Amino acid sequence: MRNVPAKLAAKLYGAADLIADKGIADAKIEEIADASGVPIATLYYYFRGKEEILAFLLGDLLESIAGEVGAAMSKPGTAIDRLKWAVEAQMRVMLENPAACRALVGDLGRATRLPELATALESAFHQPLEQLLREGVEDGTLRAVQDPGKAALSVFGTITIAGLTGTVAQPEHAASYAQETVQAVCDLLLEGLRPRE
Amino acid sequence: MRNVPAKLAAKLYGAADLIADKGIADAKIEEIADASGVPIATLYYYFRGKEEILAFLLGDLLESIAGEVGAAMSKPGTAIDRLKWAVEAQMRVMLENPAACRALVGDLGRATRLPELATALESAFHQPLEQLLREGVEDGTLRAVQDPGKAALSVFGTITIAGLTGTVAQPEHAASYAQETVQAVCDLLLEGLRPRE
Amino acid sequence: MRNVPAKLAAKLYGAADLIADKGIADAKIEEIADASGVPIATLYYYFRGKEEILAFLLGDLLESIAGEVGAAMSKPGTAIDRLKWAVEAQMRVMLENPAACRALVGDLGRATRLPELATALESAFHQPLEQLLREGVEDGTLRAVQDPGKAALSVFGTITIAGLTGTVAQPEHAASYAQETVQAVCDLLLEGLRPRE
Amino acid sequence: MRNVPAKLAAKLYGAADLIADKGIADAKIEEIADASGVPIATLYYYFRGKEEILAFLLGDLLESIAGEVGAAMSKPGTAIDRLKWAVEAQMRVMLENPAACRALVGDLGRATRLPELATALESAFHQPLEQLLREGVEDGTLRAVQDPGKAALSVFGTITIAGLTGTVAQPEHAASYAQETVQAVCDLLLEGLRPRE
DNA sequence: CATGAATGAGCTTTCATTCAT
DNA sequence: CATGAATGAAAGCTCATTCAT
Repeated sequence: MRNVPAKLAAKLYGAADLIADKGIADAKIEEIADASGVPIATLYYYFRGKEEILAFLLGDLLESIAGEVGAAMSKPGTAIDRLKWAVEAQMRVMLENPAACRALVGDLGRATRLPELATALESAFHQPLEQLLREGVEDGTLRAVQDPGKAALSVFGTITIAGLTGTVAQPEHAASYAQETVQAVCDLLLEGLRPRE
Repeated sequence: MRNVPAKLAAKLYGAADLIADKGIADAKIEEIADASGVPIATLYYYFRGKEEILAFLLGDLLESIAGEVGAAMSKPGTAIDRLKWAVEAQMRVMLENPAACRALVGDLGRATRLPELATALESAFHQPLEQLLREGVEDGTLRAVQDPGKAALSVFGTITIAGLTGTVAQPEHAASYAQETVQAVCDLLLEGLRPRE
Repeated sequence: MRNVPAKLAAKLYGAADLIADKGIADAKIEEIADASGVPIATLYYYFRGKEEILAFLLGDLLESIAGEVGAAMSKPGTAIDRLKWAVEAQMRVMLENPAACRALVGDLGRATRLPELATALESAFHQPLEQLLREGVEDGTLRAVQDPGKAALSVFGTITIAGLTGTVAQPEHAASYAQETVQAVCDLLLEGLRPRE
Repeated sequence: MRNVPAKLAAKLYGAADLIADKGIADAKIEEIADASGVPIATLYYYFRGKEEILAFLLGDLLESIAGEVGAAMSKPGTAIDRLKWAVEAQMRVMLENPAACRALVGDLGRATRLPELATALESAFHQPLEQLLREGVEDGTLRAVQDPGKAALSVFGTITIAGLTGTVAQPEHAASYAQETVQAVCDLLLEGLRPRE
């Protein structure tokens, strides 16, 4: 993959929706060219093939999510606050990049085929999250769960499906949807479903 | 789509793994034929094309999940118990049908099949779950959350991603994985992350 | 080809239009089955294959044309009268069987592939016509042309294209069209285009 | 259909015989590729499918016939002379392009392409011919027939079937056949079959 | 005698990719 | 550096045909 000029990258986002809707396998290179306005041959000048285009788009997304989530988690504050901020950050990035986000989820189940994807997810989400859960126990703002790894996965799953549903369902009310959903998710994850006496 | 004989349906499951691994777009019809033992021409006698084969498999899966989850929720017991059973049921069915399940998630963000899929998911999971949350408030075993719809979605998302991760990661230790994960998920969802005094 | 029951033959005519429009190669056996109301497998019970169905329909048509034209030529009268009757007869049969007729012409150019067709045409039209031209010279009602074979062919061609145009263009005014066309054709063929002083 | 380069068009004529012999439906695309020396994928780069290839060849033929016939009719001379020249011209072009010509006739009765074909034929043959017949009346070299339209059609039919028969039957003696047939056809059409006293 | 179900064989078409310009 | 033109290599799909009932 050659160094992708910013102008080209910008055009490529125009094809993200297409790829998200049809999946990379069903999105024909000609369609990607049409949707992005970049000639086929030019795509091949910069990328090795279709897969690399997807990789570029997803990589971009993951980097930006990881960056934002990481930043949210690193801000000074109690673990519980930082968890909320992280949830907000992930939800925000997802709703800001609905297409790439859907493309990402579309390939979640095929993570086997995309080891890099699995690795990237691991370091972008799970590890920071797990770390945060541990820190929450230390500072006393979070409860000690038995299996922090699975808990981190659950938190990720909750936000991901909620975010995905948002990107699919209500593109126009993204802002309010995000806020409400973040609130509901945080409430559920923090307080649980069992009544507190 | 012609009426699919049971014998044929049974054979088709033999191709579910293939479809889940490669995605329907990358699974060649010849491979599906080989994996299932059904001649290509016979596949086309019963189905309009590759997509319809996937639709059939997914429809079948959703029905079976909905059935099991519904049964779990309908058993006599407190809402909190029935919620646990429902979580267990969904997890069990997912791990029993890992391939179809991964294919299903692969389609979650796709626009193509979204309408039907969304509807099917809605009635198979969200509605019963929401109903259950409400009943839990009545019988006092569950807390009243502000937005039961979003809570139901979150619960679904938690289990789904956890289940999906299980199907991808550890096909051989499915049983113990399921148990542990169900426990972790239930613990998280019921008790929440904030410490109880 | 088994002995074709009248009832089946009658149904088959329902597919003649289809065959005429698309040609036998493009008319799928399933379409022929649908158009005629005869199940595919039943067609194969009576015929060896698609080609034989076409052969049956064309054979039927040619027999009936040959019969009518032959009858017209055999009636007592001068050669010039019998020629007119023959022209009328061919035109009539063509307009009565427009579909089969178009199918026939559609395969005229591939007569090489259908030797029987060429032979049948030869004996149904050319030979009687040539004979008639000769008899006209004898009874003094027709002029002696240099090459009676080519003249016979020309007469056949004139009627055939005129008839074909009729079947294609104006199915509803067949009757009047036939009459006018027969008149015009006879006038042209008998009187020629050069002025008689 | 993309703009077809002359070089490609030239190669395509190499497949005309094949198409004429088997009909477009029976001519496999691979055979067309072999016969023309143009790779299959290249054919599909320029044409939408097999049918479009045929359409291109027929369109080309009709244009060339129309051009030659038009030129023959436009030469200075009496109407009767120009009619002879036109007959000669059509016969010549048909025998020069026997393959495309047979393909053309094979399509005469087909509904599929009829509208365009009918229109093309109308302007290429019928109209000029009808005009010629009228001019013949004016300059006194042709007789006034009652229905010039039908007469023009008849003339066209006579030449067409005669030409077609020639292309099918005797490809090797084309030259002499053409001469004899033109003579016979002109003789018949001009003098008629009824004896002149 | 008639037919629904099933399939082998092969076709058309697609599409990612290359390369001369 | 960017791209229109061209193509090799599959792949999806069709369809005539068969046969058990």
